[in-house]
Amino acid sequence: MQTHFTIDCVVYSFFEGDLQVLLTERNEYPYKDWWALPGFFVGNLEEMEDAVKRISYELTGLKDVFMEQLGAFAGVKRHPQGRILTVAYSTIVRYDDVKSQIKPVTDYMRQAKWFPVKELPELAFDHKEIIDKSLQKLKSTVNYSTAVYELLPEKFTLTQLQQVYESILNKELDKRNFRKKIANLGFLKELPEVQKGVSYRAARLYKFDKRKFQKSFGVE
Amino acid sequence: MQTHFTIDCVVYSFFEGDLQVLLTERNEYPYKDWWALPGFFVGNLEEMEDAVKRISYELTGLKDVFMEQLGAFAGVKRHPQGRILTVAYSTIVRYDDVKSQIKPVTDYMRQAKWFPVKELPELAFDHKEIIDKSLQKLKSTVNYSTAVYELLPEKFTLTQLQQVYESILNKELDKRNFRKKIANLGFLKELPEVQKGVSYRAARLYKFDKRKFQKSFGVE
DNA sequence: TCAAAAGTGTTGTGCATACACCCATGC
DNA sequence: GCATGGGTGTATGCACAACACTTTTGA
Repeated sequence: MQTHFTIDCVVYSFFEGDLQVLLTERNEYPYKDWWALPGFFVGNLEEMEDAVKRISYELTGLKDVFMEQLGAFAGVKRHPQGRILTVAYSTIVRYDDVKSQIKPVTDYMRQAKWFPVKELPELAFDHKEIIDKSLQKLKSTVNYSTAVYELLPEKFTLTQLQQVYESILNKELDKRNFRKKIANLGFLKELPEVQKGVSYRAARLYKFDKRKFQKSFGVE
Repeated sequence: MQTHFTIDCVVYSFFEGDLQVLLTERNEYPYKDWWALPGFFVGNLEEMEDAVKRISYELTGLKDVFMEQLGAFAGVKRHPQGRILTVAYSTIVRYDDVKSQIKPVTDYMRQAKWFPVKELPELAFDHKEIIDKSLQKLKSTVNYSTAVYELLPEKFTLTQLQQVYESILNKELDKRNFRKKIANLGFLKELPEVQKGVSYRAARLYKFDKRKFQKSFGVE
């Protein structure tokens, strides 16, 4: 058989202390006026990875770094107009770089907006299920992937890093134990700089050292 | 766009001390005479999970137990006649139940045959890549899934269990440490029976206790 | 009695957890 | 000087790795 074939992106970012997901407000039937994952049809000769890049680029103006396929969703009833197979991917963009640039570029959607994963609106299609699965995967791989570092600016404090872990794992972590663990991993490079513009003791800044990461996990 | 849409199954079994994969010999172009994963087109109103069940049933006469989606493969060039999107699944059948029943049921393939994963022939399409990815996933989840027990007969010895682990992880394990670990997990029920028909000391038989497994990992 | 595999304990190491106080800074 | 978050150490338990010998059985 033949089927329509789309890509849906779970685009993550991190700001205001929360893990956030980018959603679009649909301007077309079905599910007109509902919030949905940004998704598009894939071009005839377009590789899926390129389609994901294109979609996050068109929506955010940025090149994505982290990209992971989540799986195919093809329930016969997932789309009211007949089966449409979608392949879900997750991507991550740095909020600092993208802040003021989020805007929809097609007529299919009215606006794009970040939502904290803790407070998602009701979603079109099976997109809630897709996000749940994506979060579950993110959670289970958080220790072995670069995702947390893609979510942070290039230079970050240990407290920021801990906040990212906490919002992905959805639980609080002990500060001392967390720092011990991170120090053990040895992926971070301590910078000779500290935070600026805070009205309390400025925190040390760190940088992710990708080479050391790859040494630990075997280059992939 | 629209695309053709198939399911490919990585069907595992375990015998002769090795993890084995079921392959079919193609009788049609493209890749006529090549070995390939058993795969079929999905029916218009057929759910993917049902298609997987149907395929493993048609090839082995058995109902599969373990089933896991691996992901979508949709490279523009993966099929010489234009893009065909395939969703790969892995399934497991018990060799004891299936031994003498493997036979192809369509004209598209000449025969079905088990191959040890250590000695695969050259494969059609991107099926090597699919198997590699599936093995990698099996490896990384072996401790948290029921897969190993689906690969064994209902009653099994600890040595058999260890062999399954070893062939999935592709490395040798220490007997004492392995047994300690398994005992700790607490999923196994010791039976009042021992092995029969061996010319050396008969080993104790065990059974997998699914309820205890689910208690440990939270029912899913 | 021999061959083959079954079965069994101890020790060291590293990692996760629990837990509370002083320090530096800007205002 | 005070409010705010930054930064630090120790003790315990558990999972994992290394390592070798005795026991049981059938032939």
